[in-house]
Amino acid sequence: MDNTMRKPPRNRRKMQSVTMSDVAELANVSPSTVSLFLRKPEAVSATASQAISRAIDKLNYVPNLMAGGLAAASSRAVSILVPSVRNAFFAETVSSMQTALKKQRLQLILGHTEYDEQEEEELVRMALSWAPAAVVLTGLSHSAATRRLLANVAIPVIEIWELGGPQIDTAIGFHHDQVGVAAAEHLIGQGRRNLLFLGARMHQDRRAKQRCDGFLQAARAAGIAAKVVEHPDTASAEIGSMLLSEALRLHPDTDGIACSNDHIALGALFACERQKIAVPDRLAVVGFGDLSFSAACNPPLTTIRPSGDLIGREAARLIEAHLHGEKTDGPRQIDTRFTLQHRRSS
Amino acid sequence: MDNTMRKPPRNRRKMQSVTMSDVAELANVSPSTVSLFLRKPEAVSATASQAISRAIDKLNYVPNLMAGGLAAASSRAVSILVPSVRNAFFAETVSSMQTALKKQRLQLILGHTEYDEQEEEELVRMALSWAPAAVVLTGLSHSAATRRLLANVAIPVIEIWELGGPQIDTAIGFHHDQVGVAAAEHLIGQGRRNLLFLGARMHQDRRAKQRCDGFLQAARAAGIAAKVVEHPDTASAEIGSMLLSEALRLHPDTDGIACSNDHIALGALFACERQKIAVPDRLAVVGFGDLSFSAACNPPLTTIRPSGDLIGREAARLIEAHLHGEKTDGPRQIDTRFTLQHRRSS
DNA sequence: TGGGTCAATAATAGCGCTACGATTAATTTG
DNA sequence: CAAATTAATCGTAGCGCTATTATTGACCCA
Repeated sequence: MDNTMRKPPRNRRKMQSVTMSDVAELANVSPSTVSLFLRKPEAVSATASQAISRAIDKLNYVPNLMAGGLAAASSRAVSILVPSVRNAFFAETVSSMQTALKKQRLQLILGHTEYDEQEEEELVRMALSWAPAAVVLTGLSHSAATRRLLANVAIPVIEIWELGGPQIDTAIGFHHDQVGVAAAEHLIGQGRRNLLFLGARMHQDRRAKQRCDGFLQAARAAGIAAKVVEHPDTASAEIGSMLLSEALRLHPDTDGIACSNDHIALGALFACERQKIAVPDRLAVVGFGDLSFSAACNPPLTTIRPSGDLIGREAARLIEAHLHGEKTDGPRQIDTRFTLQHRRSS
Repeated sequence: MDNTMRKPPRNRRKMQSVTMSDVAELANVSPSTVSLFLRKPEAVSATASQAISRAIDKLNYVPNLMAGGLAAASSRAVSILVPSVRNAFFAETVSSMQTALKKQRLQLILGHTEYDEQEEEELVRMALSWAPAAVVLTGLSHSAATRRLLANVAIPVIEIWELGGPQIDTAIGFHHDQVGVAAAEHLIGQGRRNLLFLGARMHQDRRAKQRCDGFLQAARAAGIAAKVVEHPDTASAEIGSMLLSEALRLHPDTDGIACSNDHIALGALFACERQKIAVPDRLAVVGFGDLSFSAACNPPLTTIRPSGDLIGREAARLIEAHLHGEKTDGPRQIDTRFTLQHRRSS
């Protein structure tokens, strides 16, 4: 008996059922070749390719992205941080982005900032620990620490849904103040002179505030002192109804209103109907968002339609380009614009 | 000069700026202790803890979750697959789940199946390659391969938003046919006898179909042959309006309708208003979803409210429990119920 | 006072994969 | 026909971390 150098029992580790080596063994090639096949199939001979894919099928092999990401120092994840996916605007962007990224086999890691910069900072930290292929944030306003965290990363940092402020890397969106301007100019063009803005949650939602500011400014430029009536909570039809009633109580001669979004506008229309206020004869209403109900309501709502899914697609396109090694030449800005849908409410 | 054994220059690798070893060095402890501190702070002495957290702050250290996940054979990611986050129901669940999981420092990886089992299968495969802490799917109907992929994983597999079929592991949701039953019984209780169901996308949305079926069955049980009018596209107010017009053309004596969801119901209300059909006097309307506008419209909509955010919270709770080592004793089922909100439309 | 216990820390051995250079085989060309 | 090129494949050395075992020192009590 050789009790010389008796080794203690090896310590056990957790493991994955089927690894790349298993595939390699079954396919009679080296693990390197399997890896190469998975990453650049065109660099592997037809015979080897065939053997490998057969082995993969047979073993039901699922590659371990953690191991791959660790070795390659970057993962196939894209982190996207939005205020909330409950908000139809961001849901649209997230959805279109996920669809576009799927083709690149990139996965979306989702985070909700709830309009809180502190929360966002924490989420950015968590996001970065995945070594993502890109980070997507909402808006241009972030904490100093967030900015610092993202300043020197080698991956694309994309800020969406806002344009017109200092940006970290690339921004994709539009100018919200211009939305307000467009709404005001439209109402003025329709002959309205007593303008009012109905806003929700504007202390938190910077972009709603910008739309409001643009509206006021354009009115002022036309010699009109537009009013504002607002509510601190999240936009909803219910709040829209309340706001409209309050607005008409405070400013009974109002003849044109713009709303921070279509939920508010819808609520305003409901209130008008209940109070027998003729829209648009007595009061013109303009919304923002062109949500699913906006063309169907009574009367159909004039609204400004942002391009939420274009934003997502453009972001995905940029990320893809970066992945394929295209140069990102300094801070870029993509204006996805918006369009005014003129319907019968104005 | 020792030119014996001249080594070729080591090949360079990509890297992370600050690693755990850097922290350990600065804090004058071993990397093991830093790792321990990060995972079980209570097992590390106060002095060491202090030194380590100081070092982490100073270096702005962000742990690499890929490395951690690889070593631990499981990641801090939870994969959630829903038809689409554009759908307010799933947005709600995703949102509440993300909020709950955030406390456990778990991240959500999102995928959209678009009601396609093949797509779902591919997404499950991608999801598993992250070695997630749990997988959440929508509904109980999946491809055979999906089922096979998930059958033997050691993590929780949670199916949400549907109950009443064969489940993989745990299901959290409610019985959609019971929703249909509740709607029918409510309308019958209100004295309606000429019932009709307005449905959208029912060939793809199994759960909408189940609600419809439950409705028809309950009507039949009461001796009523309820009608169905449907549209293949995604539910929207516009389609709701169209469907209502068509329904009344085909079945002019209808006096009670249930809708596959509140978008459809809202559109139906809009159409009624335009066509001067008195709701509820001439026609009672019941929706499903209790969406943000449902209490505010004219008349306020009677609807069945599912518990989308409870589903998300329960799922998060289960995942958390599993993470803390609690036993999952066989297939489980959590019925989150629904409630009928009786408002003036019926 | 000496073994036993416990708390705190450290050393070790991978997790599964990719990147890089090295090797071999196949093909071209002066 | 040898040298040079190209195509295909392989071997090696980690990526940054965790889990496990080993080690250290402090404290206890008979």
